[in-house]
Amino acid sequence: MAKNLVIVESPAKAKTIEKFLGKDFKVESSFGHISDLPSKELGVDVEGDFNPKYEVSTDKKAVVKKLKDLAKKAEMVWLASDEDREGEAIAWHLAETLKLDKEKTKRIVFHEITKSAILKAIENPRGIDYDLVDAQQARRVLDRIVGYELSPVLWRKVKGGLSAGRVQSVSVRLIVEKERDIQGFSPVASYRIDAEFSNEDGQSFKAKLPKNFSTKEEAQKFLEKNAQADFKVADLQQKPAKKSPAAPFTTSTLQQEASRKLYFSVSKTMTMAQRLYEAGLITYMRTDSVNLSDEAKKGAEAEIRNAYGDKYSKSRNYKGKAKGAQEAHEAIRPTNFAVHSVDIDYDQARLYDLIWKRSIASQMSEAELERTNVKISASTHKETFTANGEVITFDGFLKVYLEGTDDEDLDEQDGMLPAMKTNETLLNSYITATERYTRPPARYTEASLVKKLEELGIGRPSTYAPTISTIQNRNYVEKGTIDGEERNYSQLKLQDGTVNDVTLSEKVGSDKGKLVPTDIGMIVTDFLVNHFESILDYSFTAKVEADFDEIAEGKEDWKKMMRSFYDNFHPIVEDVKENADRESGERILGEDPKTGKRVSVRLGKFGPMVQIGTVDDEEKPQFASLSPDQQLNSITFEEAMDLFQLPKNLGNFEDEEVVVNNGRFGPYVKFGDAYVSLPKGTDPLSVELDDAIVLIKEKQKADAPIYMYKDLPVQKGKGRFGPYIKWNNLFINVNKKYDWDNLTDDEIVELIEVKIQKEIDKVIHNWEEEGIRVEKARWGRHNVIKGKIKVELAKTVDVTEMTLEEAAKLIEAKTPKKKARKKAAPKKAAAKKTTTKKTTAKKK
DNA sequence: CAGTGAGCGAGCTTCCGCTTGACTT
Repeated sequence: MAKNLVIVESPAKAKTIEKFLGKDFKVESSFGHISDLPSKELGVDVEGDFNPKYEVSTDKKAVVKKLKDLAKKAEMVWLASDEDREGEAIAWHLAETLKLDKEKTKRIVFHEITKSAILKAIENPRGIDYDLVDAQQARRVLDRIVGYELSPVLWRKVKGGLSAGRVQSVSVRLIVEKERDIQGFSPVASYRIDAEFSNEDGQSFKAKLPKNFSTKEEAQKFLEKNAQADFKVADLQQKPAKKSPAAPFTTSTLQQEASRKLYFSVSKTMTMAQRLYEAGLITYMRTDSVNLSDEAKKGAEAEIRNAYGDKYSKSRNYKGKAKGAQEAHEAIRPTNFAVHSVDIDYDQARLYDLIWKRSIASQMSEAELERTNVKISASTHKETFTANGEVITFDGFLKVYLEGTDDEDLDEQDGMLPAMKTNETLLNSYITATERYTRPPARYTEASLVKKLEELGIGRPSTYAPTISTIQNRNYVEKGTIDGEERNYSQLKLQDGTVNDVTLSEKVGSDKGKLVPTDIGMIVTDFLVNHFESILDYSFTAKVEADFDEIAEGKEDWKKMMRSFYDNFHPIVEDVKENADRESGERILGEDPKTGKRVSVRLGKFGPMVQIGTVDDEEKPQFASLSPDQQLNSITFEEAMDLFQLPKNLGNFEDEEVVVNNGRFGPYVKFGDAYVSLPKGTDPLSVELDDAIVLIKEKQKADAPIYMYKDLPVQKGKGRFGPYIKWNNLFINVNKKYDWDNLTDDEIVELIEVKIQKEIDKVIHNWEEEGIRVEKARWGRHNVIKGKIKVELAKTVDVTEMTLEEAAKLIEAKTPKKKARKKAAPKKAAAKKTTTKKTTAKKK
């Protein structure tokens, strides 16, 4: 038995450290936090002294049990979680939960996973820093209070199931305000002047005028002035310049670069990085530090000298400037610089390549450039043209890597200019005046939102990716596709002494995959900004972070801070709950020509809707849902009225009615009992019977059984998780090993039989008569299942001895106790309701 | 999966950060 137990946060880290420490040390992982506030209640004593109620998280019970056993046997327990607020709290929760003996417990910290750093840490243990722990408790409790007090206000005043929080609500606000900036933007046109000249040797180059002309007339006049002009080099300046490499990657900059260069989503970047980390190829991927260990710098230097030569090497230190950075780790870098590339999964390899290059470049010398600025004067007017050239005289770090940019307006790269002398006569080949429009602000991408959040100090490396998923899952924001519009612009061209006018066209405003707010996102943001301005303030996090820092330094008591925050915040919550109007995004569009009743749109219980009439009318109002691609704030009266034509009966096909309608998942055609989705964005009113029949036939063909197995049909399709085959309600994913388009009968049988065996292996108990069974489930847990009802058990529950009575009891407890509400609503409806509920819950 | 929408009112929803990994259609 090892004498020492070391506890770190991540299992991959545990593995590495164990190698450094030898056989007297056993290194285990806590898998992050082990305790947290309960999810079903506030869990904070707001009346009293804000005492938090901590519980061991259900999925950590087994971990805690294991660590407890090991700790009992060890002579010394070393708490080695990260040296930041959260890490300190983890160490504290471990000490409390495992009931560690103070004499036998030591707290150690290190910022890099190197042998020397670990050994040094072991020699310099300390106790738990309770000030830092308190700072974490303040952070945790504040987030809980904000989230769990604001969300219910939204349920009452906007719509059920919504959520608000310090991070997510501000993220959505950023996107909403950006969208409004874009909507409110009106482009201004002006004329940009470009020219081409050639020197006495006949070598040509491009130049431009530093100013634009606001009208076509002025531009025309200017071009005409140049028709008879002589041109010469009025001024020529050459100066050396330097470019320095960017700092090594943090989580945020890695996400941005992977988005710009590899087109990865933020979550894809993190998944790929996690794999590389687990394979021991890179350092920890959730970090806000740009620091490299001495060992890493030496490794990079050796590799640079070896691969590129001594003059390419330059040791550099980088300073972090991110707000609220806690720097518990190194920057993201390869663990071994000698590994230039890795032969694994394609995307992992590409991400590794990016990390390797960025890290290596960060330790390389500057690139040296020669910049040339030329001013060109004309004999007939005072304006001067300019031409800029750039020549790389020593490539330095550029040999390896250049950081990408988000700037869309970037001029084409300055290239080389031909040799020229001051006063040299130049020949003009042409001058153009092109109508250019100012551009609206750019919408956020996932990665540029992360960048903005980091600048504001909002969120942490471990939460950037989840936050972006949350605001999309909550339907506040979506990745939109916006079709651009054609726009004409004119271009005047002076050539051979005459000015010609042409009209050209360009596509503007198209955007793909950018973050766009939904109706709900806008309504919720408006509501929160109106009533909780201080929480939605972009500097709210920065302000409370300053308080947390005071607490961490021991200068402020965390409970006092919470009291002053809460006494301010809570009365506002109560007041808004009581007095604020509902926020429904209502717009009145006009009057129904038939009845004269009011036509309005608003957010209803089930989403955006249009209604004719009001509740005060004698007759019940008519309702219709907006289609998924329509917005409350932009729908027109005509579009709204059209929605009442649905569902529309198109006629009959094979003796069945064909009906077109908008559903929860977009427009669809119903044919008998079968549903066929229409392509996204289709206007259901434009669909004719013939179109529908084509679609129905296609669908029938696609659904046609490809094989019969045990007298049951086998179908194939492509779902969210790739190609699959379906048999007897079993979905079987078909991986790349198989040719899904041309599956042979043998392969189909093989796939089905393997799946059946898997299903059988899952079952631990099966009481067929009662229809209750116990199955293996995710994360080493088990489920008790009866029909649609599923009870997920904690990891620690041993099910091998479970009896039917126990299982039935569990099912009983979970069975919805529904009173028979109305005679008209039979059991079927109730059953249906639970199913819908389940599927929506699963989706989240 | 493809309905509904007010009102009875019960019973549900929710946060941010630290981890990993089995599972969706």
